[in-house]
Amino acid sequence: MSRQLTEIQKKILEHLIDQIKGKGIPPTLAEVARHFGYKNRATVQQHLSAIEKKGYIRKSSKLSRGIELTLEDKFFVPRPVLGEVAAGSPLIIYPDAIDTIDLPTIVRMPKDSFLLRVKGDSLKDAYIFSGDIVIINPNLEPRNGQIVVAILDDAVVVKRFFKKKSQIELISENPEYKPMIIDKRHPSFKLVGIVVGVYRSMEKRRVG
Amino acid sequence: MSRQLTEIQKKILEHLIDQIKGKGIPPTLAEVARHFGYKNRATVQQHLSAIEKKGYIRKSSKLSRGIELTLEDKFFVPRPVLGEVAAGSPLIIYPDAIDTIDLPTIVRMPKDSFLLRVKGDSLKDAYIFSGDIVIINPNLEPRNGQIVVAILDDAVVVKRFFKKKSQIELISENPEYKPMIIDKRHPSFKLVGIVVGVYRSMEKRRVG
DNA sequence: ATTATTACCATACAAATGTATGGTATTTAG
DNA sequence: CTAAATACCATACATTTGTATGGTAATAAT
Repeated sequence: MSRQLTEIQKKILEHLIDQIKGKGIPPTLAEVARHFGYKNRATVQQHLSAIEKKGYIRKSSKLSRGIELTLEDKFFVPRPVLGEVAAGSPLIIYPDAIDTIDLPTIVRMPKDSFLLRVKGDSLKDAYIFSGDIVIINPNLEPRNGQIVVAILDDAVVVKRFFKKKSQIELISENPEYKPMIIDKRHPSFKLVGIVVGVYRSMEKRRVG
Repeated sequence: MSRQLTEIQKKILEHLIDQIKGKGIPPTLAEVARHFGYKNRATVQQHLSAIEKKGYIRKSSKLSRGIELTLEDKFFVPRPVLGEVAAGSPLIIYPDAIDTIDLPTIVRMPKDSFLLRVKGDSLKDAYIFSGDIVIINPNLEPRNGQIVVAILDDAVVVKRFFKKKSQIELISENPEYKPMIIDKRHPSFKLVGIVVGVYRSMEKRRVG
């Protein structure tokens, strides 16, 4: 039995993963049909059977939204790491082939946030170490005191954010570095996002 | 309008959170009824209306499994912290009134794991600091090299685990502490669980 | 030429689901 | 005492959902 998915089956599977991993709940047949513009649930039904026969999903029969992914190996979900941060260096975003780490099922991303891997010891004063994964939310307004990732003159800064009248102060955890004070409309200042958390896997991983 | 939940409503809400955050998908009325031993969906239906009226959930009407939590302020979910670990001290498990932290939606617990807050600097050699949250999975067989939380002679140890023939070696990250070697059937040895991850919130929290 | 696979459609149906309504018993508040 | 809120039960019903069956058209395989 071939495990090879057809183009359409692949698209449907991707949509299932998107919904289950991203939105949190598996779609119904009708919802998938609507998403792909099918006039009929039966079409989806048949595609799902095909995908199931090829081993990519499992269906808890008769239960609504009973689609399970068989990909994930119970405790770890592959999540893309979009790039690397190292204070002082340019922000590296992997262009296409994204690196992935296995995040415990534990760690689920809200729709709009993403992961960056920390490189180097430049953040150790914030107790963030090389190899740690920082969770970045790009859609939140930074509040005073939050740690943000920003790009200033093509280099990454990871500092605590303080907004004053027309200026922004970026303060390092390490008191030896003095605060950076920049104008709100500084042309080369770009806020990447807010560091909402740090995650470190305790698994020993084959590190390149 | 009182936002105060009754005991039963609280239990149902907790079950909803457990299912949604832990299992990933919201339950149906029938499933909740079954879980609580109700003979009738309508009972659950009425409790959900009450809980919704008090503002804790939202229901996408007519949709199956359409229960959404409104608690989480979009990005944070309250999760119980079961206790505190500080290597060398007894394991403190908060008896009843559990402490809670706001975990980003990001951080979802697998069904059987729990959180402990690290106290003191005893784990700093493993780059785990006071205030960090460790994610413990009690249901995994420890593999060699994993960091485990265990209780030995009434004190907590947090060390790397290595199983030899009939002995267990517990090795500290800090090489100054020499390995503990104990018999597999040591009477006062109890494995609490495996540290599967560390999470640190970057929010400044009002710390007691 | 025939068969199998893929990709759709339509229709039908039982079971599951959310919702509505009415009822009873107990507790709480005025 | 009365009214309101709480915690259950039963029944009813329109939709939704998963599933089954049959059909059409296009393509690929034998």
